Parts: sequence; C-alpha cells; structure tokens
Amino acid sequence: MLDTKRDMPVTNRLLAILPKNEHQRLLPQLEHVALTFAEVLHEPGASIRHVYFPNDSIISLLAEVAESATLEVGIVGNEGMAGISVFMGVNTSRNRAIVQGAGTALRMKAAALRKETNHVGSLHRLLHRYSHSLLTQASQSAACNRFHRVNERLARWLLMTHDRVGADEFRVTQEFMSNMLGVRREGVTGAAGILQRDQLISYSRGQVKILNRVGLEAVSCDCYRIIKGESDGYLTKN
Amino acid sequence: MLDTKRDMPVTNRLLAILPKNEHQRLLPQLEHVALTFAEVLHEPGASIRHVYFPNDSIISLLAEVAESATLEVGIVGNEGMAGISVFMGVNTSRNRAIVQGAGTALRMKAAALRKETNHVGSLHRLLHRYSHSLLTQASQSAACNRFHRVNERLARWLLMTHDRVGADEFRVTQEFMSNMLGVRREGVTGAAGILQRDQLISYSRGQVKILNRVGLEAVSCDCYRIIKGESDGYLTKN
DNA sequence: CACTATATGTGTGTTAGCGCACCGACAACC
DNA sequence: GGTTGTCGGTGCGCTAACACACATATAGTG
Repeated sequence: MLDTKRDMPVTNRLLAILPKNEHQRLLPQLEHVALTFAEVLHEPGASIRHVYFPNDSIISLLAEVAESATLEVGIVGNEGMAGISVFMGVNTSRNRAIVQGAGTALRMKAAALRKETNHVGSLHRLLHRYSHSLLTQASQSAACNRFHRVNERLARWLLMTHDRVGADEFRVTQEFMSNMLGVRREGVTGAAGILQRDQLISYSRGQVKILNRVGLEAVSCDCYRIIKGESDGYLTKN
Repeated sequence: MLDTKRDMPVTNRLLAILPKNEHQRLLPQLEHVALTFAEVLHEPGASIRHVYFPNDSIISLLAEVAESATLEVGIVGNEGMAGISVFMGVNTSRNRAIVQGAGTALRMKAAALRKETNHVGSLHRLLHRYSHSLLTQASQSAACNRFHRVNERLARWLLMTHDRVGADEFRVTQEFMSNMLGVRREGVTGAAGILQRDQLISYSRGQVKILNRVGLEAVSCDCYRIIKGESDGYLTKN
C-alpha cells in the first residue's frame, strides 16, 4: 500500500532528481516530518542534528547581529536542503534556520548524511570546510554591512585584512575600501578619520598602518570575532 | 636545487596542511604566479579558468548590483582559495574576484581541480551545486539588502517566496518580512502599501496574495533574476 | 459577547549616509 | 620645474530609513 506516500508525498526536487538506485538507498533514512511556522531547526552555534529536505515547507536562513537585527541570507524550499553545513563537514552553522512556511519535509540524521556523502581525500574534505567558512563570511558580512556603522565595519575590514597581510602596514586607498564596504569614498574619509584621531591607525595616500590592534578590535563589531572564529577551524581541526 | 622554491615559497596554509602524499601529487599541477593589484581573476558570469591559492596575496570577492555599487562578500588570503565554485562543480560565479593585495599565489587549472576532487555519487554532486547556489544567494542578497530600496527588496522576497510556495496566496506577516529584509516593521507597511496600491499584491492580517507577478518582477530589482538564474541550474543540468 | 493578542496604519522628529561639487596635497613623470 | 593624475578632506542640501509613540482593526478565545 502506498497510502502513506500519498498522504505525504515526496516533492523535494533535490531528492526527486537523484537516480533511482540512490534514491532508493536514501529513502529508509528519511523521515517525514511536519514543520510548523516559526519552528527553529537550528540555532547559531548549536549542533545540527538533522538536515531537512522541504516538500511544501519553506525555511529561512538568518544571519543575526543582535536579538532584533536579523537578516535573511537564504531561502530553502523544495529545491534544496537546510543544514548544508553538515554536508560541508561542519556540525554547526552561524545561521539560524527557521520555518517560514509550514509544511512537510523529509529529514535525515546529520550523521547519516555525512556517511552518505563520505568525503574522499584531504583536499576534498578541506575544501568543504573552507566552503563553509566562506558561506559564513558572506552571511555575517551581509548582516554587518546592513546594520553596523561605517567605522565599525571599517575596523572589521582592516582587521580581516591585517590578519591576511601579516604586516602592520599595507597599501589600500579609501576609494578601494569604499568599494569593499559599499559606502561612498567620503564615508571612508570620515570613518578612517575617527580611527586615526584615536591613534588606532595612521594612513597617507594609500598606505595604512595598524597602530593599535586591540583598540581596533574594541571599535569593530562582533562580526569580526564571529567570522574569525568560524574561519580558522578547518586549518587546525584536521 | 631548491632555489626556485626559496624564491617563491609556498605559504598557502590550505595546501600546507595537506598530507604529504597529496601535497606531492598536487605540486606539479600548481603554477606560481604573481598577482598584481586590481587584477581581475574572474568576472561575474564568465567562465573560471584557474583557481588560486594565495601565498602573500589577498583576493576580494565582490558582489555587485551596478557598476559602482559593489560589496565585498568574502576575503581570500593564504587560508583559502579563490574560485571555490569550481570545486562545487560550477564553472562560473556571480562574484568578481579581484586582487586586493599584490603578491604571489599558486594557481591550478579549473579542470585539474575538478579532477582532483572528483565527486562520488549524484547526491554528492548535487549538494555541491546546491551549495554554490546558496552562496550566490547569500552574496546577491547581501548586496541587494545593502543598496536597494525596501519596496524593491520586498518584491524580490515575495517573488522568491512565491516560487517556493507554489501558490498565489500564502501566510506571512509584516513583522516577519521585516526580519527577513532587515528593516523595521513600519518600513514593510510602507513598501507593502505601495505594492498593494499598484494592485501587485493584496494582503490582510498575514495573508498575502500575489495579484500580478509580472508587475512584481518589474518592481523588483535585478537581484531576483540573478539569484533565480543561478538557483535552478543544478536541478536540470544533471 | 467581551476580552485579548495579533496585525496593521500613521505621525513626528532624528540621523546616517548619499550625491554633488569642490579644494588642496602630494607623487610621478615627462 | 611644470603638468597631470591620484588621493584625501570638506561643505551642503537631501532623503530613506530609523526610533518612538500611538491608533485601529480583526481574529480567536473564554
């Protein structure tokens, strides 16, 4: 009898497109669940237990910088899966996944998905982790650029750059930073002026010097720490 | 003689962390290159020829909504690789990758990386493509939310939701949308009011109805089309 | 039916950042 | 040494969105 299947049809397209044999192998590992509106599937930082393949439900991926400052960075419907970090070899995500549209979904234990998509080779595994950190970076930057002040964002950006150049001095013009932060060049003049006034940096004609890193971290928003926290993991935990 | 190696040391940490045998296998496929400031490694939509593992160079990933409206959604230093889309099984990216800090990098032909990280199983391949589309979504939303007006963004959001619910009517409150778009609830009142005035949608107490999809697409910014274009690929091209 | 929580509409003052139009300073290059 | 291009600073009016404070309206519940 296929009654249960008729009652809860599998309409997730990601699953539907799989070759028959793979689809068959997955089915026993999938559990039909009803998702109710506003249900939280995973919290930022908490461990992800299941991945979800929506049928008619819709899931929002949110980046947040404060309790009341959230920003959607992704929508997941029947074309996708919530919990992609698990596939990328990471148990947690900085995003919150909440049910935006009630409906059904198929869920799978995180461990089962990891087993199914068993990674071959270190490079492969590593790039997965890295993809995850990039996604985190994009999400958090998105929220940061939406909510935070120019000078906080500039401080964050300088720190992220500082981490990568490995020197206290580097070349970068206001014009360039304005394109990075998505603000006017004059906006950077203002923000950089504040940082310079407070002896955190000094600069002249495209030459920036970090004078007080700790001070910069204090000015910068938490986004820096969040991104950094998620960014380095894959290079050590291997 | 290891002179050439001393001249151009491999300091990319992603490569450095690999087990010796894998590292050795990759080396012959890697080419030392000098990256100059402002060099463009790949343009939005164009095919990606190489991936880059920076040593002391730094690469910015930019999302753009217009010639002069760009936003950094990722930084790649010696901890990472530029061109992650290739790993995800996609030849192009909606982002522009430009050199933010001159220096050296190791580059690898896109085809070679694909071969090295040969994917096993359809699910695996599919999830890669999906990861890519999620990353695109996050990037483009980031830029959109930074630069575009609330009503344009609301139109985009409604279209994205409409695509997924598969019905012209669905439940969603202004409060909820305000959290998705990162604006105040009153801001949604205003934007939704415009859309309703123009007969594009109607709504009442959390019940939204799409009246004129084509009109909504006209109001919405290009971001919708861009995201949609990148989003559906993996479900058909398999 | 009254009560209450939820959902939406409106108004007022405030502000961060924008667009534009400059000006000055310095560097590099003939 | 003058010219030209890059880089940074400043002022001014403007506007989208904010914060806060209410006013309704409606659905659901006891």
